[in-house]
Amino acid sequence: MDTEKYTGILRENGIKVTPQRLEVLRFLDKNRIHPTADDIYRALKKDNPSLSKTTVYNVLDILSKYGLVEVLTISGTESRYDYKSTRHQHFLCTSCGRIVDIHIKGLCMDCMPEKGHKVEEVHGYFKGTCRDCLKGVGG
Amino acid sequence: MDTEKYTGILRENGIKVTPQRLEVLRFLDKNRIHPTADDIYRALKKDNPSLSKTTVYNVLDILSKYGLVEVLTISGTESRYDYKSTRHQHFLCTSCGRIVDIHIKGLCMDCMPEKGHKVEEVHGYFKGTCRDCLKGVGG
DNA sequence: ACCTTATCTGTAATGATTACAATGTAGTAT
DNA sequence: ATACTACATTGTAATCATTACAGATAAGGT
Repeated sequence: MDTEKYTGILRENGIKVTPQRLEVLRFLDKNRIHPTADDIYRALKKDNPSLSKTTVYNVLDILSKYGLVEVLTISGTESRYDYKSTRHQHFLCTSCGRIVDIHIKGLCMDCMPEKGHKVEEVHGYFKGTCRDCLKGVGG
Repeated sequence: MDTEKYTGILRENGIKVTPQRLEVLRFLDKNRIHPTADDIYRALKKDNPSLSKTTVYNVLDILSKYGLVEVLTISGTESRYDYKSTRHQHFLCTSCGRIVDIHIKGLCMDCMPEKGHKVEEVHGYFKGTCRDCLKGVGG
């Protein structure tokens, strides 16, 4: 189940390999749905009933510290997590609550170092109504 | 104390005028520091000891619904509020925790309607180390 | 001044996240 | 293989922002 892939990613970053870390990383890679910590917890608990929610938070914390996952705070009430791959931006549908990926070419990041601040992360957050909700398909 | 200004703004938007709404709106206009709800509550409670924090939340809720204030979720743990004036972006210093305004000209917003989504809000969120912290001045 | 309706207040509940102490586990040296 | 050490995991309890709710209060129209 691709275990070598995720083992390699963790090792390359100097993160000790544990089954829980592998599972969280694999879940985020396979499910690009910007899940909450609780989403991840409930999904992984099916195959690992002894999993603790604290562990999920701990794992997400270390993965984000090493830049393997991105923490999204777009929705306000809870954090969402995203496997970090190619650069993309996020769009929150205020109707169905989903976050969808969008790709913007015009977003110029290199005009950044304004006023001497050192920019380490760039997030483009957009809100509105997604295509499906506009069509009346709903969430 | 500029009461007419804020009374006018509320009236123009069809929002019933109350002392609490005037105070919150005035505070946000005069203090462009992206305060939390609790910051606002503590500041206004000095002159109005009977103020309730629920009222602060209610007022912020209605002001944001009418587009008079912007809700920032950049810092994750708590919402921050910003008087809505000229378009600008936000930069969170991960060292001192402050949010500072930045102005980006290259940020192309009109290349937006991608894949049929209807974009209603655009937020540019940037993280890094602010000028003061880089200089060792600290927060 | 009265009435209706919306607002304000304070307390209690909720829900996400964090703190912490005890248990378990991986890797290493003996 | 055994013991050691350090770190990870677990579960419970605490924290903190936010929301729900019910009673008191105030605003605008008659």
